[in-house]
Amino acid sequence: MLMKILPKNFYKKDPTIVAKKLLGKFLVRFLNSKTLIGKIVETEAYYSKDDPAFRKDFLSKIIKYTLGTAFIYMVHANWLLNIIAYKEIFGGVLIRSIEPIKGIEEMMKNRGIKDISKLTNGPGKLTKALKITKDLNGIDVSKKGSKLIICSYKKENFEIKSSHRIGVKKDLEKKLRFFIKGNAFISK
DNA sequence: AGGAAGATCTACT
DNA sequence: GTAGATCTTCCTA
Repeated sequence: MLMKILPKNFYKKDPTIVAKKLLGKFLVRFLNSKTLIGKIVETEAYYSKDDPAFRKDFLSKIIKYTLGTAFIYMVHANWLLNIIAYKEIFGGVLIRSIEPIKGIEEMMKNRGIKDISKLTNGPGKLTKALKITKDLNGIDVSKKGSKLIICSYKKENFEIKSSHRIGVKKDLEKKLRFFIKGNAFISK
């Protein structure tokens, strides 16, 4: 497969723009000798300012991260994967679900289930399937050689739908969740 | 020690 | 589809 790593300046934009542009891109995880790949099909944008869903105690942490690095944290017994993105306002993009492309059996093993439709259709599920934990916190997904990278593959045509974010107690008026219309691996 | 957190699973109507 | 229990780490005291 011919894939190109997304460069650092890909993330130097408003998180909403980055969230939309990440749809259809490939999340690649190098695990031991195996390569696990999933296509990003659902994302959410978060801001560190004027965003009620953003946890204030996170700011002191993520401010240390640079563009295009992974910010991973635990919520309700699940690791959630964010990519740092910002232009003027500091923010990030939460990867909510991916479509399994390669290494599917390995993902099933990591998840302990055989049903592919439930393998990676949720933020906590995909981290488990790809064995993403705190160990990878701060990893640079725009750098060659990282154990976790994000690539572009080929151009695809799809329609982007948006909605309010999921699970947040207080959301903004703006719709900050984006997903590929009709994809079977969207979380509920 | 206690509470909170951007979730998931299971078991129902 | 909704409802409720329970999952694990981190922060505050």
